[in-house]
Amino acid sequence: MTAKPAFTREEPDARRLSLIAACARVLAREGAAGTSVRAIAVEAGVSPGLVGHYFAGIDALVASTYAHVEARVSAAIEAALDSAGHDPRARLDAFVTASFRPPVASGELLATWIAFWSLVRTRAEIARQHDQQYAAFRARLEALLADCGTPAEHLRRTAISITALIDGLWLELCLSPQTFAPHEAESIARTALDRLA
Amino acid sequence: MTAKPAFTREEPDARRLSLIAACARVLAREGAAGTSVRAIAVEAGVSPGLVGHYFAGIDALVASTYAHVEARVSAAIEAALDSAGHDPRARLDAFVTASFRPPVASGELLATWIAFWSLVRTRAEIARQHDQQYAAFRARLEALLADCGTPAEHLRRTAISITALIDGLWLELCLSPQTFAPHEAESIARTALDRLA
DNA sequence: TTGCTTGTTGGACGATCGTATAACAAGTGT
DNA sequence: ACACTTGTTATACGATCGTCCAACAAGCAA
Repeated sequence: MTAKPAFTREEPDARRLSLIAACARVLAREGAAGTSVRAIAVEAGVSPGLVGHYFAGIDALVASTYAHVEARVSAAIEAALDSAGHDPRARLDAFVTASFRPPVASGELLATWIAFWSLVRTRAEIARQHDQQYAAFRARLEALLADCGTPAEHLRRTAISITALIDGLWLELCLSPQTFAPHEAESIARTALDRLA
Repeated sequence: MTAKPAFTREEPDARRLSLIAACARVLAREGAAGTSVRAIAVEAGVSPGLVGHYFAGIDALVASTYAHVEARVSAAIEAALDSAGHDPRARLDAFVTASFRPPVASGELLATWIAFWSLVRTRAEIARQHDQQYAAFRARLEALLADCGTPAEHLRRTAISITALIDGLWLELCLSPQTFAPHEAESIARTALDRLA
């Protein structure tokens, strides 16, 4: 008779991912204030000590969670670009509208974003991470705009304004889903895009 | 010989304001994670118990701080409108640009905003407060747009997109002041406004 | 001066926090 | 079958959290 194992030993990367996923779920459910090492451990079904074994602290885990979620968002946008064909304007359109459909537009995602933002101003290395990811997003958008014929000297300013528009709409959509519906945000963004690009 | 008073008794409203101001300073300096009842009491120069005497809890204090800061922002914008004269387009311009000048554009303000946002999704009454203040901001903008001749059927959508643009620019400006300068944000917003309104 | 109201203090309380660590066990190589 | 590595557990620790409350004293009225 073989006793059932007290725990299963996971691949480090898999365990890290499951902790990140648990962190995102706790953030979404309890908010930033209720997100502790213990709550995350319970959510992931592991002991509290394991969190410290994989991450330097709660801030590092939140930063990793943000990076992971941001990667998923980028992947979703990239997938939307792929299915948009080769027309530059259609690709730009897909880039924008993807931000207002699942899995990008999601109140649960917002919790991770806000927890991350709350660390930006007091933690230098997290500020660096934010700058990098914002720069990457804008660079991607600038490339799409360039394909649409936006002159080089307007690239930077146009990309900043469209990024701001997306962020602002996405933020309000996730904060308060009843203010306007996802399809309305998408429609508004498309109209604004026509005039800005 | 009169001993110096152990404490001074303040008008309730004045004391409440000083606690709100202390809360905003702690949020700006320590971030949301480091903002506790005790830290706020030390910052305000009072005993910890006094915070509980004026506010039901930390969440209520953060909500009041947000409401107070938002009122200051509205007042600053209103002042900018007053000094813009009577031309409708100039007033709309003033409304937008005021968002990127002191005291509105400020990294310290952002800390209060983020702390408030982090409560929106888990606290029903705070969600209601957010909806009200967002609606008031948009209504103010809709009135200015109407004066500029924006047709009634486009009022809602135009106001939503301009609000999103302002929020997105303001957020990134406060999060990472080195990405673009305030005057650049202002200039970008003005250009975008020309095309959206 | 005396008494009353109440803003304010300061510490106690239990709960929960993040972190550190010794003991345990699962998986792997020998 | 055995030892070894190390992922994992469980617990303990001190610090800090939010809340509560009895005692104090400032200011006002009589």
